[in-house]
Amino acid sequence: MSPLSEEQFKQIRDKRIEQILSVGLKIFARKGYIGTKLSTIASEAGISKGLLYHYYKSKDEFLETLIHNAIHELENGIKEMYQSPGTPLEKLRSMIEFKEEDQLYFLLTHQVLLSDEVPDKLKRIAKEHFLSSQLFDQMVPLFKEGQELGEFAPGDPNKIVSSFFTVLSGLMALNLNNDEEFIQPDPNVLIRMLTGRP
Amino acid sequence: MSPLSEEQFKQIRDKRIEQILSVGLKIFARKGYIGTKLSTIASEAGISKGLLYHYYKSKDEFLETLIHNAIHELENGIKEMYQSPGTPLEKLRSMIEFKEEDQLYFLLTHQVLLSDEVPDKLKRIAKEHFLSSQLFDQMVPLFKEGQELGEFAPGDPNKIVSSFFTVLSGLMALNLNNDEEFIQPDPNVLIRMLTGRP
Amino acid sequence: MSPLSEEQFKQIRDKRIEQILSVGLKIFARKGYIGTKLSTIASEAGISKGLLYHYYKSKDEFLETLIHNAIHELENGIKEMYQSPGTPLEKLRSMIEFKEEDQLYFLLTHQVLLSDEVPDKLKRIAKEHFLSSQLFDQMVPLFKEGQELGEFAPGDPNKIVSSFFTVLSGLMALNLNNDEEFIQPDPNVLIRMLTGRP
Amino acid sequence: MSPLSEEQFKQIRDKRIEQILSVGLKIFARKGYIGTKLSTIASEAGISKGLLYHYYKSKDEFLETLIHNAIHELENGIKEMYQSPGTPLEKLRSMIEFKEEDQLYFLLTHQVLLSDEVPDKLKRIAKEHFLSSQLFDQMVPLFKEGQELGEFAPGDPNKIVSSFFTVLSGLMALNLNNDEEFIQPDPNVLIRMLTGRP
DNA sequence: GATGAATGAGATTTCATTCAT
DNA sequence: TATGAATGAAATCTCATTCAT
Repeated sequence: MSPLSEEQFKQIRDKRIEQILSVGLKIFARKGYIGTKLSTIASEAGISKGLLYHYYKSKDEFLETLIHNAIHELENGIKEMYQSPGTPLEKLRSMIEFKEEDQLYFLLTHQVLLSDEVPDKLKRIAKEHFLSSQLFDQMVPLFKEGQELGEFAPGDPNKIVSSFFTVLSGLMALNLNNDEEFIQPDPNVLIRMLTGRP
Repeated sequence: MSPLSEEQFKQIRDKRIEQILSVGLKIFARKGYIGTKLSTIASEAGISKGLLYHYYKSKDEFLETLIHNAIHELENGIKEMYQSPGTPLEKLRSMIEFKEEDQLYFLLTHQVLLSDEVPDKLKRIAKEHFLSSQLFDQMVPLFKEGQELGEFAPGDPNKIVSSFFTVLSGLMALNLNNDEEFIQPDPNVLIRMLTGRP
Repeated sequence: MSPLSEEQFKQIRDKRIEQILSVGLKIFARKGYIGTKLSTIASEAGISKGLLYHYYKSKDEFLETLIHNAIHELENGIKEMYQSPGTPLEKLRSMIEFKEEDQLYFLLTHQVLLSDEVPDKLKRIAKEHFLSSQLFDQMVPLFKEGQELGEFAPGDPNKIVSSFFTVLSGLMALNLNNDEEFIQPDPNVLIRMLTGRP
Repeated sequence: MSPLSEEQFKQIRDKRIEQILSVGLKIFARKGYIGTKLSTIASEAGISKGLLYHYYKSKDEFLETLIHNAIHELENGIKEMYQSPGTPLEKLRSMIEFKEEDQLYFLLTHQVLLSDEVPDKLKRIAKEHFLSSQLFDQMVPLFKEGQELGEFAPGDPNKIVSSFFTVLSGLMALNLNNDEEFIQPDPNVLIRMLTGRP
């Protein structure tokens, strides 16, 4: 019966924000920047538009937060991958089996970095985050190690990482779009692309 | 003095339509359905919005025409590829080196089929065109042949075609987005994916 | 084989103008001022928009011509009615059996005079034509005569003419709209209204 | 400080909607479907276009609501008329003296059902509402009763109701259009039409 | 914090009108 | 005279954002 403590308020608030961001991620990743309406996010999250604007000054600021989180989570994902036991190939396999939220983060990042419909300002911010996160560069040693072990095919590791990201993004996009009329591609193609083995 | 003949009108019209469609293709393929403003197309094509509506009843009808053309052109592209000399692998290489317009057609088709921001009606139409075009099915024999010749890695040919399209689309999207800060992926990964050879 | 003479040109021209006006009348009377597109008139008349604008400077000028003709034709109709044999009641009956074109003229006039969607300028012009035509005033003596003969019910003849026009217009509008689901009203109600007899 | 309660929001909304519908009714009834600009409604109601679209998805949906209300109100009007004391003739007289809002509802209904400028979809909806409302059929018994009492002239009651509606609509339209230069018709003509008496 | 009413800028669409040939 | 290409103003509609309570 006693009023909620400050701490409890904070918890409620944090939980709600987490909920909003989760819904936002799902929608932005699927529908793209312009296709996403804040009103949709609000109603899917079960709150009012007003409250959304109470937490975030604008659509762009909201997306910026998502981008920030996305890159942060992907960094963590890569760290975990590194720390997991196994050969480089086994480590990479685990990325393909990302849980859904991480797939969405990955898609969001890829989309913001590449899609022409995102405002330049956000693309620039995303690029800075991305570059400073060294998300890309951190992958390179893994590939080198794999090449040294003979697990991976030879070639410029930078280009291979770039290709890996591109293909991974394509696969994840198709994964979301679960249309029965289209045949789902085989994730093993990605592995084959890396290993150069049937 | 004398009025324009029907033939002359047709020429003017055909030229304009070609011009508008070419601009539209470029913009739709890059910016997606919602990201594409008809005013942008009009001004890029150096005409008024009104004229666009003189030729096409709506944004959707315009995109429908583009989709139709896209699938038609891609069908032709595949036919040409089949008729070109060389092994299946050599034939497929030529698809990777599509000229820019064909790349745009490819991207447009992939995007319309898969992106959530395209109106359902158009997606349905695109799907029908795509399925009836047998764009997909026509590729399968080529892969089978390649597998028999030992050029390609084994595996369900349907899944391989699907993967091939996905990856090709990803590569083409990156190709357009010629951002110097990002390393361009290596088109050979696609070949490696197919052949299972380094 | 010899070129058409000036006279023949004039005939072609006149015939075409008559055709255009006839189509325009039909459409304006049915669809109203804003509902009528010049492009519709042109295509229904089998000519180009350009030619329509060659004959008439604007939509309003075109309608003005129609109004002018309408009132002229209605004047003639009333004259004919006067000159036809029979009692005042029998004369009025003939108005109810107007041929279709006259019904359209009647509707057009009524609509332009009363509908709010017609530009003020045109309404003013129509009103002037209408008042100077004495279309209204010419009817009054007929009603007076009918009242004297005991054929018509008593009452202010001006108000009766006004009612007569209103009801006639309503009947004609329903006449055009030949919708099977609605019961067509009985033209005899109009007569009964005038005569005060069952 | 404290947020508005659901109840308060409902009040604001209801008030606004009532206001918008009232303005809309006035304008649609006078100017017809195409003649009515949403910007006019908005500015007459003292609100922004945006707010109109906040409450109604489209011009058509807005008109649909009006039609729905119109038929509902007219049904009530007819019920009241039935329950009012007096002979059938006296009851009908009360319809002629409808208050302004009901006149507008009557005109709106008549117009939507008959005018060619209203989109077919809306006409169909209006027709369904109208037929299922039995607005028409409910009048018939009254006329029969009047005929039995000798108050009304003989004739097919269906056709008489139809005529009654037509003439009533014409009278109401003229009533709105309060143009001093035109003589207003006499509502008694309508009564005379029914009774067949001077 | 929380709501949804309200706005306004900008996108899509329509159509009377002009114009080159 | 005759065409339909082309324009631009104005209408419908969408949605990010603000605001009173």
